Amino acid sequence: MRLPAPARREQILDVSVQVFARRGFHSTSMNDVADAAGVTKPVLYQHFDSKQDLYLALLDEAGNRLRNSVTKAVAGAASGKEQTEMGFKAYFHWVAEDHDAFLLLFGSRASRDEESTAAIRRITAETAHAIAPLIAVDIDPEHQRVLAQGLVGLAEGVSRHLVERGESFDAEQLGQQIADLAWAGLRAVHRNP
Amino acid sequence: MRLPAPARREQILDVSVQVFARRGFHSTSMNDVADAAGVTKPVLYQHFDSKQDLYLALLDEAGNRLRNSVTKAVAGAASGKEQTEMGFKAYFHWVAEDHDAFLLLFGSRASRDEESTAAIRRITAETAHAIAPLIAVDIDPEHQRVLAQGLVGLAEGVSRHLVERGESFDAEQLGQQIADLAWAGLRAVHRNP
DNA sequence: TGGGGTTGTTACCCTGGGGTAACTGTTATG
DNA sequence: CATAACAGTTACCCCAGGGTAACAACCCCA
Repeated sequence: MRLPAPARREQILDVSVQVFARRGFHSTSMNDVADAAGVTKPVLYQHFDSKQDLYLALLDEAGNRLRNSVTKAVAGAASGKEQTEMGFKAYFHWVAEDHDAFLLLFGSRASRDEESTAAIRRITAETAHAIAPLIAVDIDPEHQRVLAQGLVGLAEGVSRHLVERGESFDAEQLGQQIADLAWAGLRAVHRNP
Repeated sequence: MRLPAPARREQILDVSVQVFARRGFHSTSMNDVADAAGVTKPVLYQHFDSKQDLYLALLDEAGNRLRNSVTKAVAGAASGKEQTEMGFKAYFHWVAEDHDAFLLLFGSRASRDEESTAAIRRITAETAHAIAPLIAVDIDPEHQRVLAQGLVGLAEGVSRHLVERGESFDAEQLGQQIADLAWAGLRAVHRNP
């Protein structure tokens, strides 16, 4: 089945995010990707320079979707407490919906050579950056960053636990609970500097 | 320089934990390990059946050290609050001291094929298990597990942030702060079931 | 001092898999 | 239709790197 170039490119991206998410970068050969796309290897190389290139494109797209949804959610809330809630809920909604993307970025099978690591780190850092304002201003900025990173890890840990076991969950409710935990925790840290 | 078998084995383990921690599983060849140990490849295969086998041995050792220190710390504390503090402090002490082991298990370059993933997951699960009792008993057990996993993720996220940037930190102080956050957070979750 | 066990080396095999050259259909347009 | 531009395939190259067979040095003990 023949496809025009841009459509094929999209299809390859769609298919390969699934394949890479499930089997990991190194266990997935370009032939695997090609097979999954119902096509042969050279076609892949018409659209992407290398395996790396394809993989990085995937990471980039996934990262954007994550960043967008969290940033948007936090921006649409007024109080710090509400921001926390909206942020976590958005995160868990993204995990629930963009399942494969989550595994690609944070699943235990994620690749992580020099470049991919950098890409993923950038995404985590951006997410942490979006969360940083939640944290009381009168704390040492470096320490703020550490806490933000911790909250991201919190959400990540919970998600990985659930996703890798294939358990479904209610993003709204889970987000509320984790946000409660985070918010109360942050206020406590604030009180004991 | 010749060594008796058990000593050589130890030396290989010592050296390879560093190499794997820095460059990751896939980017490290057995020749790299051999070079780092000042020896040639076949020697490695006298002590380990395969690359996998060596790597799993490393994961296992690292995991044991982590589990031991956390479990011991938690066991030596009375109140829930104190357990939380001791637990997190122990975790961060381990990170600070057993630097390479942390990267091996949780660094972004960790390998993660079928078996390694399982090994690492087991360790995380065990750590979460050690933490679970901290969480109020009147919560749905499944939910308890999720929270425990989240706390592990919290510590992991903070540590990764610090370690991968090569920043040094005061384990005692950091542990105290994160424990404050976690403890206050847990009590909040408890109040809103 | 010489032979058996032990430690180590050299030199190789061999497969997986990333990447490509050269060719074959297929669609659009004058 | 003819032909160019495009989509796709077959068949291959090639090498990194895991793993091993065969050989060499060394050490200990009778």
